[in-house]
Amino acid sequence: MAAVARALIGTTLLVDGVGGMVVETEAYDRNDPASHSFRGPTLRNAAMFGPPGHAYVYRSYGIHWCLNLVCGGEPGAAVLIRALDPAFGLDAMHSRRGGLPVRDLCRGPGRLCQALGITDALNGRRLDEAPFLLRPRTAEPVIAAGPRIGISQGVATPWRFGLAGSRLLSRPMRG
DNA sequence: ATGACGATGCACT
DNA sequence: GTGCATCGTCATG
Repeated sequence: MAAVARALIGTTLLVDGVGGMVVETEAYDRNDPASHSFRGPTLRNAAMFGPPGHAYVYRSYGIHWCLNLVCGGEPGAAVLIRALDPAFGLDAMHSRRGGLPVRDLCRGPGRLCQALGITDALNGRRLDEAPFLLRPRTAEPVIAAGPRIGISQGVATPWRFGLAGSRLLSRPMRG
């Protein structure tokens, strides 16, 4: 749901105390050909059809992990977390990802999962319990929207959201 | 049983 | 900008 994806920009996401402010998200739902839930429930996407407020973690390109937050309302809706502003646990992030510039630690869905230590072990887990911690935003951010990244269907749906002007996005915002 | 294809990231030109 | 690693998942036969 796009409203949830927007609402998550500016919130803070931590896993075992490591993380930062969410600066980029994408929305997916069941009526969306780009969504893993489009073809109905399967073993992989089961968490998307489970209760809201849980994590959906999937493997991307056989290599990376990606984190989604499952939404309420119609089943099969979730928000992909695409980038964070690294702020807490920078030592842990660097030990997992190497001595990169801070701005590169969480810029991209696979990168942020590596930096935060997110794997399929967290698939289906509640987001309101350890190791997760979600902290509400303290100010109303200016949000830019545009087409989602890396999909071949549903390209016209502008369900990518980012903190306007941020240099921490996985790619510059367009649209 | 098998093949096509990724909600990506990195190295390289 | 381009090429490609790498393997689970799903659709098809």
